[in-house]
Amino acid sequence: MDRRQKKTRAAIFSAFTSLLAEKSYSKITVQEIIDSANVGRTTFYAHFETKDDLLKELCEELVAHIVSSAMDCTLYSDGNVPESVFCHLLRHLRENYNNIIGLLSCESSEIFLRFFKDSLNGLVLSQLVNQDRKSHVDIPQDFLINHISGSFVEMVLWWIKGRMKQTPADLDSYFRAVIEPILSTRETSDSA
Amino acid sequence: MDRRQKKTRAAIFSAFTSLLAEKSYSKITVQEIIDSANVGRTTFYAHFETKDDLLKELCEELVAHIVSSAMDCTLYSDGNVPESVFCHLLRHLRENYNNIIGLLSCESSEIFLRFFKDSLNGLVLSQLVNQDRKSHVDIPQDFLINHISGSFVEMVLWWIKGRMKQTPADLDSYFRAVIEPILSTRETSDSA
DNA sequence: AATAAAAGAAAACAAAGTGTTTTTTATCAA
DNA sequence: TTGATAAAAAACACTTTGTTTTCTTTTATT
Repeated sequence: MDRRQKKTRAAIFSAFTSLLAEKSYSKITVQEIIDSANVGRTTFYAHFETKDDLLKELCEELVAHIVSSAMDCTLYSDGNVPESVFCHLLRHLRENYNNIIGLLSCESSEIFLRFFKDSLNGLVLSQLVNQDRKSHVDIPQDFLINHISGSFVEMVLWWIKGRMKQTPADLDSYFRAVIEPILSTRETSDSA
Repeated sequence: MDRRQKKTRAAIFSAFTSLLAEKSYSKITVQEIIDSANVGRTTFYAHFETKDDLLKELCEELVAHIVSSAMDCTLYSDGNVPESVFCHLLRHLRENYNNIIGLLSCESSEIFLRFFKDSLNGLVLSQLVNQDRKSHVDIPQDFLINHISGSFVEMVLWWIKGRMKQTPADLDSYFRAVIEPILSTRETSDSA
């Protein structure tokens, strides 16, 4: 890819991210983005079909970055429980806060977190399989996966809205406290 | 309120709801709403400041209806556990499906469910207090409340996206299975 | 350094949508 | 009936979008 293209793309992403920190997605215009990024109108539309497309690509890039890093970290997991992954995700979210502050502010966070949850489903599934958890007798596996990634995302939303007062480690321990009791209530056939 | 006003307001709500069943909120124009509702442009703006305002009012009306009905039902709760309330909410959601099908479809469901979650927080809090649950030693109460209403909302989202295959009773039992273990892990001082 | 190819800038454009104003007509409640 | 209120219709200024055209700059390659 051409240097100019990379520069333009980065400038647009950066401008967009800054704008998202100020106002909600729906109130941002393409004009504001290109003014802030210092690129021409034609240039913007050469890179992105629409504003929606820009948002989608930004979300995908960020989520891929965060989740893939968490995926890697599960490789090291020495038979340990999944808390490491969740803590890892939280730390990553906080570290990248400055980059993604916009997406994590007000209304717009919903959009990002929806992408995030979709990626999380895969991560949670692999965690469950990795740990060889017997699936709960009464609860369908897809319900369980949705419950775990769904409540993780809701926790992140709550965390952000509360201005991230808790540390990732605190949150991780709370989260484990509400999730592990369900996982340990497994089929009694092998624990008796 | 004038009969004409009531009629107009109802026509706009109805048209808007139908349109939401077809396409996402952001793609609906005021022109489409007034064409579908058979009201003049001026009339629309006499009733609602903007399209966002219309959405907000619709969400508020629906959520108030559903949640207040659940609030009432807790009055009868004869010392029983909160499952009755959640099951009640689920049944209500399904019964009103035809009225609110639009808000519960695709992207737009997010918007509705965010309103829903806010109202739910109050309901969950009153449930916890009602039941006189000792608060968990390790988990802050607001974390717990957010976890419960958050995962309820995520469950509803999952339910809707999966075309509501499960019965409210099924879902209620799954939900209790993932929530009650947390609540029963209460302060050991009074169970020992 | 010279050059062809690619990328970007600037300006103008049609089309669509928003929210307001003005005028006229219909409906309500008393 | 009558004054007051609500709604309709049409025109409006304005904003935003996405495209087109023309021209300039930057890049990689020779």
